[in-house]
Amino acid sequence: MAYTAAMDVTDLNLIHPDAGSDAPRLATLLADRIGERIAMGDYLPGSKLDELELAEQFGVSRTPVREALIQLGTAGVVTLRPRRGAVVTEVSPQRLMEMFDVMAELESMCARLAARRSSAEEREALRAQHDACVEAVESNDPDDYYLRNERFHHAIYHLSHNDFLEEQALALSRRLRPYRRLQLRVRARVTSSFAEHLDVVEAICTGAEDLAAERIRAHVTVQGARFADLLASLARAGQGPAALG
Amino acid sequence: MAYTAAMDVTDLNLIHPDAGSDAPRLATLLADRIGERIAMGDYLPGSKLDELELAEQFGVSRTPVREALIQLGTAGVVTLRPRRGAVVTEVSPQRLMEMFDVMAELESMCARLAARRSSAEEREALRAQHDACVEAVESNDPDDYYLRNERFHHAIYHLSHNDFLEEQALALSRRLRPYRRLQLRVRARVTSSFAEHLDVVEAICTGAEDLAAERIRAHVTVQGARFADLLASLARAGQGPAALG
DNA sequence: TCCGCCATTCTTGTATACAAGAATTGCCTG
DNA sequence: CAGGCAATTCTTGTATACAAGAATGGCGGA
Repeated sequence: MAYTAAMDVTDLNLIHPDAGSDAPRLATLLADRIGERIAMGDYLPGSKLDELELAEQFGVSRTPVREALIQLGTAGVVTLRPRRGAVVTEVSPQRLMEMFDVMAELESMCARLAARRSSAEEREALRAQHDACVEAVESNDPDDYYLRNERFHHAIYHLSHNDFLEEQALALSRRLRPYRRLQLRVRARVTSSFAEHLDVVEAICTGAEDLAAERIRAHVTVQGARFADLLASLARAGQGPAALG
Repeated sequence: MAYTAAMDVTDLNLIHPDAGSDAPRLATLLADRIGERIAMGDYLPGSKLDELELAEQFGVSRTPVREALIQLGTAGVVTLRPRRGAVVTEVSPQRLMEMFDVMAELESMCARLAARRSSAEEREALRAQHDACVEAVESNDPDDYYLRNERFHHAIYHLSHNDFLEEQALALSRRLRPYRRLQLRVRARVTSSFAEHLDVVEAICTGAEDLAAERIRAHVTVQGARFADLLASLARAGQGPAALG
């Protein structure tokens, strides 16, 4: 799964066990679309995904829908309850923090390797990615900033020059996507995020691997006041406590 | 997926998207068994997994076999080539090293958290797990040692008290299982592995988190002479270069 | 003899059928 | 009126059927 600067953001949601995706199975296409709906909040955590209903919506039989749900289930996006159907996985605040901690560790590793391995051209490209965020910051558009921010983070994964690490980081990033977006809705978070990015860029570009690793870890980890912020965002987004499980 | 000391080793290969596994689907059981065969080297990397053949072997229809292969595919154990069948995922030496690097990072995080968070009883239990390996070392039985070694590593994941991290580490451990086994076949590796384990236990039990993290990282990472050893093991196990892809 | 093309066979992908377990509703009882 | 039991309905899990694409083998030509 090679990264390119022109890569469309919609690519980032893909669930692909397939090798060559020229003629993918219906199940894979469906997994992408259902996963997209979940990421966009169309299906809230805990809500049931009815096979027949989805089959009718997409105009296919139950078989590929089932296979799609199994893919999403193995990826952790939905939870398969044997003989009781699939539901969107509910993520407790506790678990969310755990996931962010692991994300921080992976990104930290990426940043360290990026500082150690990236070429001068790659570092310039990274700086360009960062600069591209400035517009979104000035217009204070969290959604636009989220997209550019995402590309920036993914660029760092890529600069690790460890393809497997990049894949793992992308996969986790995908699962955390809805929540990372929420985080940016907190007042002034966009501005502080942007400032933190700059520090990361500086560390990577000067080859300061320890610094780069620590800075991005601090940037990603949900700690202190940011935990309370996240809780508040979750409560608002879920329209009630049920969504938290 | 709660860990218990009495947990049977056969549990360690499970591919479980299911919530409660009291009445699992056939597909999940099949995924476990097929995954076990792959881990044990019954199916070599690159070899094809025929749906009908597997169905007949297990006395079921193609449907649950297909679903099992999809689960294994999403987990990365097999590669699904659309309309061309499933094959055991081929891992190049390059990629294998990348995977071990990520495994080292995750285990390092586990060990650090274990040193920080584990209780006195838990530390005692970990030491007991380590002591249990001594028999296998003395009899120099790599396969037996592998099993106890695996339990030891998984115990550390559990002591991290980060369930998500534990799951991720277990999943990657599963993918690396066949190769970790191979590594132990190298002369004297069992002995050195055991010695390294002891150092890790000491660090965790004294709460030396940095030391614990570094020691287990060094233990897991494939570096220096061990890379050549691994290459040699791969070549022998694969009965030729084709198995490496 | 070797390469390439076509027909055949086989395998996978999707749809449908059927069975078994879960959820629901209504009724009966306390 | 509430709680629990039972029959019904619905959903999932597995098996089978069918169609379309891939692999294979044989034939013909260079």
